[in-house]
Amino acid sequence: MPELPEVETVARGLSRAMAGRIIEQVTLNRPDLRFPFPQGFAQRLAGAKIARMRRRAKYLLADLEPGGILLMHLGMSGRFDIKAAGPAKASVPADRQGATGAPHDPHRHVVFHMDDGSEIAYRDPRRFGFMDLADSEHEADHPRLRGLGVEPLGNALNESYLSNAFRGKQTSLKAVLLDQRIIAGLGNIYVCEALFRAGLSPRLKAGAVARNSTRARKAMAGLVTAIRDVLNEAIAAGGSSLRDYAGADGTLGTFQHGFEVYDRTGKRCLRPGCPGIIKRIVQNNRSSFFCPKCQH
DNA sequence: AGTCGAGCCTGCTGGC
DNA sequence: TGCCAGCAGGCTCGAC
Repeated sequence: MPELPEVETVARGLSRAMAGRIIEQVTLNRPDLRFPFPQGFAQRLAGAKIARMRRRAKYLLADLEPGGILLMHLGMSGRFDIKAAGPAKASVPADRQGATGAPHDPHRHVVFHMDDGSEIAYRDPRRFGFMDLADSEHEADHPRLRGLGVEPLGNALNESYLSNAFRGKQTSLKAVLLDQRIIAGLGNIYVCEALFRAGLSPRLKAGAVARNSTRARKAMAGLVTAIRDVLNEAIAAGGSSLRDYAGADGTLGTFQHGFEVYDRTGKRCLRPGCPGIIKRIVQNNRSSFFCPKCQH
């Protein structure tokens, strides 16, 4: 359930651990995650060098040399555990590791064995994550990447883009902001937080905020700012650590302490002087948290 | 075409 | 204490 700030944090952690190194071997402990691994997945990765690790929306992309892209999505509960190279590893034969007391972890689905002796393991209890391979030259045509909207931290997200995207839509602001075809990378937490900062109700119809009035334009500009601010602050804090999420190096993000509405049902609104109580409603089968007093 | 609900999985929490 | 319903950061598919 990592959203953009968490995926960005993981990408940076994985970059430190994997970029410039060669994958010696890949162990697959099951044939699928959410989807089956592509044909020859492990074989095609073995021997490849990871030139660069980056993020697109909530996807992790590893550029391989001599070619190809390893595409990974963390789903709801995916995370990476990095085990640095160390002398202890070599001294314990593989067939004795069980006897040394290391508990078997049924959720370590994929292990990347790097040429420096380190191991990067992918854990995902709920298995909503997935991995795939893409062609370097046709990245934008990959079924998972094709159709993704703009990056919320890029210049493409601005008032006029959002106005065009929202115009005429009968759907709620909440649903439209979660739509990855419009803005790619926002999830439930940061949409709730951004709407709070912008003072906009999640129940507003998107089309109503895209009208050509001074008030609507001001709301739209405020929303763009709120989205950028909340994401940037979350990235700076290393993401939000809830339940299953941790950064790739095992460190925990701290932005969950900065939530103003998410998971704060029944608590006081944090806006100074506001007597509002945070409310939870369900929209499109997802929880929305907001302050009825200051979000209109 | 746009919108909504169900489903994929496992694990944790809160209420009885 | 124990059990079970409800809920979880995402995404896709099918039905209207």
